[in-house]
Amino acid sequence: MSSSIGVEKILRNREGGELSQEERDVLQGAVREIRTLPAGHVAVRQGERVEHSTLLVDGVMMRFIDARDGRRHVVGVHVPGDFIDLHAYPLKRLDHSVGTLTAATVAVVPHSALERIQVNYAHLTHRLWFLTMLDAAMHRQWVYRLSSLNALERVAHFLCEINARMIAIGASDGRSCPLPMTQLDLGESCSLTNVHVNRVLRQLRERNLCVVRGHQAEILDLPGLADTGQFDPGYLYLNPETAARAVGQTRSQP
Amino acid sequence: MSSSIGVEKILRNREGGELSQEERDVLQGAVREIRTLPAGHVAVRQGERVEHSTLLVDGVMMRFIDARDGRRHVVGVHVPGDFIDLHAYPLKRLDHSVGTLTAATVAVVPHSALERIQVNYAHLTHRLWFLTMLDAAMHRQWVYRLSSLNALERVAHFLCEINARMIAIGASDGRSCPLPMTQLDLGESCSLTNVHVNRVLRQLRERNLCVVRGHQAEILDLPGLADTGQFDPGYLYLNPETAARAVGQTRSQP
DNA sequence: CGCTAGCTTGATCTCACTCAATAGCAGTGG
DNA sequence: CCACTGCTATTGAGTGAGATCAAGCTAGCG
Repeated sequence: MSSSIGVEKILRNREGGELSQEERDVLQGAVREIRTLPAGHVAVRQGERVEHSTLLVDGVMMRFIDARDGRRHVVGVHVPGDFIDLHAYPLKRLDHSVGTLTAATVAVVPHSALERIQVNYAHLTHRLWFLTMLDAAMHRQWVYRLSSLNALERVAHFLCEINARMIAIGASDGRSCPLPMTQLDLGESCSLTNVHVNRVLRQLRERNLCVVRGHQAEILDLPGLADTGQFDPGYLYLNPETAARAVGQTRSQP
Repeated sequence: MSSSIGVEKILRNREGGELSQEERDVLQGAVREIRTLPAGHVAVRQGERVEHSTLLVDGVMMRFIDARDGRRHVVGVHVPGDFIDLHAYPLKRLDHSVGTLTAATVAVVPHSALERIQVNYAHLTHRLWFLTMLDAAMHRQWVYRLSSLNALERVAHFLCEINARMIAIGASDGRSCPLPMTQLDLGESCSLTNVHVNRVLRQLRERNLCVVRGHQAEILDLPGLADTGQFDPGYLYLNPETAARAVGQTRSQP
């Protein structure tokens, strides 16, 4: 089996330290299968019972809830290293759907293997629990974002979050960040229409904060963008150095 | 020590079954201290490191995030039986504040005791993890509520959620539900101004769905209210009978 | 009895939505 | 090679839900 299945990105640059080599090996051993999914694919449908959880190795995925009027509302976005539906291990049934934005590679971990981990590896279990709590913290920030911020601020905040998470896994250098989603997807994530997302992106461009083009975000002024989005990366529980990079500071303030 | 410290309400009427008597005893034994808090008290401040978690025994509490403009945004509400900040056990530092709405009684559980539970009681640990995932599921629904629903629907949805959770712990009969919060608090929970909450409550009254008065919600038409709020209790992971009661059905549909 | 917190109602304003039209661009097939 | 199709991006004009501002009202309480 390959030694590089995405396990190495788990918890990278987070508070509380990295996993030990043994723990990574244990996780790796828990993987039953590697699967590739096409873009726009629904992996788990709302209400489904599942007996395994999915670790995202490559690509971008999201969680969404379908509204009565047929609209889709994104409640979370996932980047490589995220254990997307680890919460299905305690929950067993999902209250939302999970799908791909891009083509994706995932590692499938059966819950039976997680049970064995839970019995035998207390620290690893504690860190996996932490992982699921990271998602909850992001959910809370999304609630806050929707409650408190206007359209421009919301998009800025969203871009800062994605960029911070991409920095943590080494996929962004803080100036150029992958953003493999359409303006419609962006709207579904920030609760805006695609039309308004377009206007907001123009504003960000005009203010020399950020240029979104193709599937890439060019961040011209990260401190400015973070300020616009009132972005404080505390909720991502990054280690101090990474948190500083996430708001465009190379050195911490005195 | 008293045998009734709120432990008996934990996970009551949820999917996955009740805790065993032994598990309840173990949890009870983990309680270091019972504390009473006045209304309007901030128990944990955003960013604080904590070494213990808090089980709500009596009263109503909430989690909130302070915005730059000084406004407060509620990201979660808690009723007795909720292990409010159990997520602090893996996270150690909270990304939001926790406070009381009413006077409250809480049981304090040190993380060292939770560590012992995690090593020795796999099933109980799994259920505690489940408990934290319930909060995450509620967060997701709040994101959805803010994204998808208008003011009337949002308030209706919120009332249905509180009512369902009160039903689960035996504090509501489905027609009369405690709602110990002002219209301002309600607004901070649904992202509306107190003025608009007031107008919305009038509409609910005029439609004979619900009358909110004092610190009590009189629900006149629970199926109607649930329909208005597009409320589907699936995300609360209640057992089937309780879920049916939460939307005003005494019998399940064929 | 006066004070304060919470509730109620009215008038006006604004941000983001809706509807609509156009342009660009990739893929597909004749 | 071009016509055709479908998806994404862009811009304009009009609309509306909920915010804001302002003023009374009510009730509990020292």
